[in-house]
Amino acid sequence: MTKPSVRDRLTAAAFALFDERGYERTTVDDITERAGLGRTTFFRHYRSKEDVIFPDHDRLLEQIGERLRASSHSTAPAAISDAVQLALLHYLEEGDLARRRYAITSTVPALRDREIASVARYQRLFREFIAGWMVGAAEMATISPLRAEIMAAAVVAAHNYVLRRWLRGESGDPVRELSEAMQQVIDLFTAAASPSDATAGTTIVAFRTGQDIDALLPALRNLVGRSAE
Amino acid sequence: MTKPSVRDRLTAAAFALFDERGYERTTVDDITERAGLGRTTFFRHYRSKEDVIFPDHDRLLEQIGERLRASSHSTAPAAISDAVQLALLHYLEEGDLARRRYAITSTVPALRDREIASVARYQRLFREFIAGWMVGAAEMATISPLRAEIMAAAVVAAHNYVLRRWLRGESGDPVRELSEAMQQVIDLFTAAASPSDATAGTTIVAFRTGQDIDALLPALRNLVGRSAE
DNA sequence: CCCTAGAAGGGTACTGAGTTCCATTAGGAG
DNA sequence: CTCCTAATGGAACTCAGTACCCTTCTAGGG
Repeated sequence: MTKPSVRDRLTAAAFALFDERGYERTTVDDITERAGLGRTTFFRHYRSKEDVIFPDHDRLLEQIGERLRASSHSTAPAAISDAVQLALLHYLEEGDLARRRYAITSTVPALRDREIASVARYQRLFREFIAGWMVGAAEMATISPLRAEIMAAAVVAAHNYVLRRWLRGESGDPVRELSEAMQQVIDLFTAAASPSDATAGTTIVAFRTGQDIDALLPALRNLVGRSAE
Repeated sequence: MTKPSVRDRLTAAAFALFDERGYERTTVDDITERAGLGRTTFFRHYRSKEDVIFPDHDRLLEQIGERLRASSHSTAPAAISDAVQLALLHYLEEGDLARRRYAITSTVPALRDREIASVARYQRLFREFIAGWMVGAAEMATISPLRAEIMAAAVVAAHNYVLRRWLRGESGDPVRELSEAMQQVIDLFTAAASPSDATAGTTIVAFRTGQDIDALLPALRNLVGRSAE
């Protein structure tokens, strides 16, 4: 059993104290004292007290950026789903730690804000990727900046929805939920881009009738009226 | 000319100093000294140094909440557009002040994060409204939580896009741009909810032909292929 | 084996935000 | 005039974060 690293001793002490007294009632001095380390050491390993809770957020951000940049040659929706899944998996691997963090951030406004801010950074990555994407084989239009903005927002909203469900223990198979959610987002945008496109290809309805158009109208109305969700 | 209120003297001093030396190089003591007031007074009017820059954000948040709650009987998309416009108009009325704030928040990370956090609070309002909305005449399905999440994200993304354009001086008619952007968002979701619905009503294509279906296929393919954006 | 350079931890003192508590003053009601 | 209240001012405190310097341990070259 090797000695745990200084960094790990700090996080362990911090989380233990946060659980005991809450985040705000715990000072950095408390943490370093419990860890048996000096105050200076703390700030050498973490830029701030908040950083103990969000340890390698920066690294994840970079990974996602790389993933997006790397897969820009493949089809764009797949690249997005891929990168989003990378993010989700990161949290899943953290397991219990991610849930403890969630418990803390949920109750401390300052941390909540900080988390939101970092989500915005992910959103920015996606926005830039979407805005700059030269669409693949099927589509060919350049995405308008507004559309890219909206789509990026939708993507991270879907991710966060699934992630939060898992963090609250409401999801048994988050990876599957995420891919479904992402499919929903992609459908939303590809469907709107070319109205005759449906989920997995092209839907064509052809019919032939001898009836007069006026005679058909009631039936058509009925059809349209029932087509929700 | 009546004496400006204490609050206004503080904001004026603060913004002047932020312009001169930047936000981080200005201390609260600097501000109160310039305003000719005591330090305690500052914190009685503003919870924090950041609050000087975001003065009545809370009030706007409440207004939007009320607007949404009030108009929940009318058609939902209209209520959303209405509330979003309320937010935009709030900034437009601030005029130059809003732009100065933008200049400051753009360069100071801490303020940027704070702004993002308050945007998230708007998004939450919209999400709750959308999730709880019993759809009006046309649609009748209850919105899934995920869908509400995504839609709320799209709504505020559209708003922020237009707002930021205006703040940067890139938009001559932001109100118009906003309503167009909102229309785009609403189309996105209503179109996806009922595939045969188009922008402004119902699109029905009826045709009759004596040709064999195989003979039609090339023409149909051609049609679909050209239908981007 | 010694010497040295550099990395890693530790300590002290400072700045500045935000809080607490108490004193002061101004203005209005009685 | 007095009492009450609301608003301002001020002193002292806590704590996060920074700057600077010191100690220790270790690796590697001589």
